[in-house]
Amino acid sequence: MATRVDHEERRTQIAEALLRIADTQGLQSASMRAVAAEAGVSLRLVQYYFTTKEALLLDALARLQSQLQARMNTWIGAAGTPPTPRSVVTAILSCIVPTDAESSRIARTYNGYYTLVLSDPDVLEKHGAAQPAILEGFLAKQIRAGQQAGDVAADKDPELTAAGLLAMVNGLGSSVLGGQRSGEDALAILRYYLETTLFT
Amino acid sequence: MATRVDHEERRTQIAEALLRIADTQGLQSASMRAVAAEAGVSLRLVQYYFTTKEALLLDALARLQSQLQARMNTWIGAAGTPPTPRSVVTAILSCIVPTDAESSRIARTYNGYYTLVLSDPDVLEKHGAAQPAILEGFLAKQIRAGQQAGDVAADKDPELTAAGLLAMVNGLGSSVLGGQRSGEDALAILRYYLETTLFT
DNA sequence: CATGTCGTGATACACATGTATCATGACAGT
DNA sequence: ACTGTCATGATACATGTGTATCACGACATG
Repeated sequence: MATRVDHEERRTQIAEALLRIADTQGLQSASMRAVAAEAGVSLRLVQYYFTTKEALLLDALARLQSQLQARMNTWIGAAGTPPTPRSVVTAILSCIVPTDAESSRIARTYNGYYTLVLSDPDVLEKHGAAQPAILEGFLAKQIRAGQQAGDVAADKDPELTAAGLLAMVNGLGSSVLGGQRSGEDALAILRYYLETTLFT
Repeated sequence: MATRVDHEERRTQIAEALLRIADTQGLQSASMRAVAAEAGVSLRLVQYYFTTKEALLLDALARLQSQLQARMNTWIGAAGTPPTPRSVVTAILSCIVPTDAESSRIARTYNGYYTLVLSDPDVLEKHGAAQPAILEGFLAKQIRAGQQAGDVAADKDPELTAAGLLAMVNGLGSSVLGGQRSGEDALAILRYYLETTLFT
């Protein structure tokens, strides 16, 4: 029954099953057995292709990061050609807010991983995890470019502003996931801030 | 061995043990047995005074909310006499950011409950949970008062501004707990926003 | 003094979890 | 054709979980 098989394909199938469970039932419900069932394979196969649960979680996290990266690139591209600093900043921040199914899924799942890291900080180290800092730096650079282009108020500190805005979209995302407000409301709050305090 | 006993005292002792575990090891580690051990009582007693784990969690959450409320009142009082809208707004937002042991504890534990609610939204309903909305309304009212006092730029929308700022301190708190930056850095970012975009 | 309720302990139950072990069929290389 | 590695299944094991049950001593109330 078992010929040679494409390992990467199987790993993708299983990791995607985990991400699907993390979206619909939360990351804490993603047990090895649940992932196996969702992927339509036996428990043994999940072990076979990932050995340990931690390995599976880390692999799925890497895929999640790729997906967010791809989403950001798409949104930046769709925000206008050629992209201006202003449109890029708006796109980056907007595409994080959970307004559609994909962003909700990503936000939910990231939150699960965040909780995981809080309870076991070692996981973070086994993973090139400086990602939020990188994003923050990129955003700061865009803000600085916006200042030179005259789109952004010149007296703003790019680093502090970038950090504050990213924290805000993070917090807005949490409030949406928690059911406190809709994604559209969150987006309106973000846009209001950008228009009244950042852009000229 | 067992005389009549003060139920409320025992319940406090046990609920505080849960909050202590939630702080040091995360809410997901607060099993009935762990709470019993931390409180120095037997597993049976935890069941006796709280019947079910959900009841224990809800009771501890109510206590946590009281503690945050008390902290806010203290900070508001310490921010200046008489309190001005400006000092109240600053105090409310600042006291949420995890800069000392108590705020870190509260932020960590609230985050645990947040995760809990995400995975099981029913718990939220068994609990008068409109608390974040109330806080937001109060903050908006203070901002409006600040506008009338001339402390706050008159063209700001109080509701949108309050929502954005609360989301930001939330996000800043997450980044501090996640080890991305220090509490002081987070506070500096908040203060920068208040000075440059809110207060006149 | 009797009796029933209160406070407490020990322990059992049923279940879920991550991981490990054993077995077995299929195919590749010699 | 033989042999060993690959892919897969079934199942076992140890542990942790929330909850339930049984037992028993202490005290208040009649």
